[in-house]
This record gives sequence, structure tokens and C-alpha cells, in this order.
Amino acid sequence: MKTHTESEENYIKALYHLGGDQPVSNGDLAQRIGAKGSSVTQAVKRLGQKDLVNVVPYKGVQLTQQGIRLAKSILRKHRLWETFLVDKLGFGWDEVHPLAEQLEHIQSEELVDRLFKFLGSPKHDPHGDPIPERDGQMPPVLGQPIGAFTTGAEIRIVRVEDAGTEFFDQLETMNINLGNTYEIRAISAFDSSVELGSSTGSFWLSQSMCANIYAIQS
Amino acid sequence: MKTHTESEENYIKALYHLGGDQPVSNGDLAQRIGAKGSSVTQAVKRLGQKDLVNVVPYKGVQLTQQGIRLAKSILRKHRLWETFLVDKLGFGWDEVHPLAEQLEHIQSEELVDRLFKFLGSPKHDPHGDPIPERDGQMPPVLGQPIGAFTTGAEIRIVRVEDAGTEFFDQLETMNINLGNTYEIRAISAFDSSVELGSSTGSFWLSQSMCANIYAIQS
DNA sequence: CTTTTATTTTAGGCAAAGCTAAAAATTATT
DNA sequence: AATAATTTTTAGCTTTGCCTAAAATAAAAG
Ligand SMILES: [Mn+2]
Ligand SMILES: [Mn+2]
Ligand SMILES: [Mn+2]
Ligand SMILES: [Mn+2]
Repeated sequence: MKTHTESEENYIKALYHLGGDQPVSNGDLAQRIGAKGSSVTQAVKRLGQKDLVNVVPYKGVQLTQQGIRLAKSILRKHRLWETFLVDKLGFGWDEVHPLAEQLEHIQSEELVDRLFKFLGSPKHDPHGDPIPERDGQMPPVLGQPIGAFTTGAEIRIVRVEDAGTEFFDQLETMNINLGNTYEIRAISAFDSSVELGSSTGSFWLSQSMCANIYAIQS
Repeated sequence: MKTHTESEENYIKALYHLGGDQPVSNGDLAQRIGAKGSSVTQAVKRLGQKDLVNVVPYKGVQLTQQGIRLAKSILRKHRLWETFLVDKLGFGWDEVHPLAEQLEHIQSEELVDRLFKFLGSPKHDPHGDPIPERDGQMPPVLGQPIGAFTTGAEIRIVRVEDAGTEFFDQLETMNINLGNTYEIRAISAFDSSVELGSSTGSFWLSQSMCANIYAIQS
């Protein structure tokens, strides 16, 4: 197991996010990384020499098996650290991402294993995203958008999209958290907003809020 | 509060370790960092431009007030993370230093504050070294070398020097830990080794072991 | 099937951080 | 005080990682 720079790891993670095992265009990667295309061309050339990606000039970049393995291990660390920050240190789920962006680059298998156990061997992070296992297996991606249910359904919130600070703020002010259960009271034929009900009352959720909140039938 | 590179922070920490607020020679710094003198000359020039150090060519480098503040904040993080790794994740005290060397560079005041509280506002790290306070104040440096006590004294181990893996291994096999209490049974006039006694028996400690173990009268 | 537009790569620069080898300054020794 | 030994600095090179501007290629439009 060689050791990689933070920049390299960020490229690998971006590639995994954008394409999984499929090719990704130079432009998309540049956008995601926040660098210019020319920098990306260079960077992926370096990654190619380390057999982390296959590069076809003008066509796209694709993670190798080795690259995918690395991507998952970084994602595992990212999501474990987010879990630590929320569960143990009491951070809000909107605050943890930038911190995990740093912590995910700490290198130590031993540390990851111990952290995992310390957190109670979690399968999902504070946003409900699956935490890759040691061996690279992925737990299920949970839930479907709230808008996909029908009136009368009893649902439990299991995942939220990372849709920016304002979205998380809105969740907070509406007191919506993972694990909350609601009944679908109504779905507006006009604007697709949804009325959720619980023991404490009911409220309406806009379509764009609903699109970023995932639930399962409970 | 600007943000610093890992390399910069390591230079600052090395300067604090070697000289505190006093000047440090290029050679000593190079040795500590593990780089060549020429690289160090360049590096401290950069630090000088950021007002973290004062450089007098051919004479030495000295931390500024700002540099000292930074050094302490890094040391605080280093020791808090070591405490976390030992107290919460169950690492051995010989394993944590290299990990803390990475974790100390994570930037977030909020994280440090929360970690500090989570750990129970500790004043000393797992080796007994003082953890700088938020404001830069230093808790006392505890204890004196075991060889400094006289026969009959009741002592409690409060600190150990970082004298390498073999030293820590020896501590482990002898089951010596912070907080342990002993009676000084004898001090050899021949080789300055010390006989320590407890309820479970007694044993001899070599002079070089004693020199790296610090205790207080209890 | 050209021509225009958009994307990607090349070429040339720059800063951080390291290296080696040579020059300069300091310190130690006759 | 002069010379020898040690330490420090300069000069010149390397790699990573990012930039801008220009050239090359691919994709879209006419
Ligand atoms: Mn995240
Ligand atoms: Mn990252
Ligand atoms: Mn340490
Ligand atoms: Mn460090």
C-alpha cells in the first residue's frame, strides 16, 4: 500500500463520485475539483502512471480496480469521521462535511478499524449515506424521495441529500431529523408539495425539499 | 488567522521544541526536521516573511510571539488527539505519536474545543505531558526522575519521556503505567538502579529506565 | 461536408519544498 | 594572527500542483 497525496486522493474521490467505474470527462472533473482543465490533464496523467486510472486522451478518465478500492477506502474514512463528529462530538450534520474532507486523508488502517468499532460498527453516516465496509462492500443506499410515496403511507426519514447549507438550515428549523416518522397526509396536485403528519401536528413540505429527503415505508 | 501548510507547522513545532522562545541553530533544526541545511535556510526565510520567526543569518532562528502562539496551538492539538487515541480508541501510548503527528494539522478551532470537552478537559496527555490551554497557558510539567527520590519515599508515576519504542515496550512488559504507585525500597550504590516495591512484589529498574520515568511523592 | 463552437491538450510560468555541490562565513586550532 | 574545520548560505535542479494563453482535436450547426 503506497501512500498518496491529498490532491491525488481528492481526484480519486471526485472520479468515484462522478462516474463510479465509468469514464469521466476532463471538464466534469475540473468542475468538481475546482481547478482548470489543464491542471486536471496533468493530474490524471500522474494518476495514470500509478495505475489508479486509465486515461484515453480527449475521451475521458476511468478508475482502475485499484483506484476504486482507494476511492472506497477514502469514502469509508470520510463517513466514519462524519459519524464521529456528529455522534460523539455533537456537531450538526451541516458542519461536518468540510471537517471530514480533512480527516479522510489521515493514513492508518488501524485507526479506521478502531474508530469503526468505537462508533458501534455503523452501516450509514449521519446523512444516511452508506459507509463502505473494510472489504469494499457497500451497504444498501436507503430510501426513496418523499414525493414518491402515496397518501396514507407511514414513512421514516433515512437519508438526506447534501444540498447545501440553506437546505440543512431548513431541515433544522423544521426539526426534521433522520429516524423521524410521519404519515403522508396529502400531496398537492398543484405544486407537488407534501403534507406530513405526526403526533405533534402536521406541516407542508415543498417539492424541492421533498426531492432531497429520502424515506422508507415503516 | 491565516492557514499554514503542514511543513510550516512542523518547522514551528520543531523550533518550539528545540528552543522555546530562544534562537535555534540551522543545524539543530535541520536535524530535528530531517532535512538538509539548505532546505531549512529556505524554509525559515518563508516563515520569516509570515512573521512567524525572526531570522539572523548565520546566527539562528527564533519564534516570534505569533510563532509561539501557533506552536502551542499545534501542541495542544497533538496532545489532545493522543489523549483521544489512548482514552477512547484504546491505542497503546507507544503507537499514538505518529498518528497525532498527522492529526495535529487538522484545522478547526471548533473541533479542538469540542474534542477537549469530550475528553473531559484534560490537563495532561497520556504520557503526562501538559496540554496547552486554549489561551496558551501551560499546565505544570509534572514530576521528577525516579532516581531523584530517596529510599522509603512513596511515589506515583505521572510522566514518561518519549524515549523510543524499545523504552515503551519495556514499560509495557514491566506493566508500568501512569498512576501506578510504588515505594522506593533501595537505590544501588553500584549502578544507580532503583528497587521499586508495591503490594504485588518488587523489582529493579535500571538507571536509564529511571531517568525517563517521572514521579511525584504521594 | 464544411464551418463554427466547445473541449482538451500543450507550452510556458510560478510557488512550495525538497535535494546536491560550491561558495562564504563563522568557529576552533595551532 | 593565520590556518583548518565546521556551519550556513547560494546556486542550480527536481517534483507536485496549480495557473494562463495558444494550439489541436472533437462535436455541433449550417
Ligand atoms: Mn460528507
Ligand atoms: Mn478531501
Ligand atoms: Mn507525541
Ligand atoms: Mn506534524
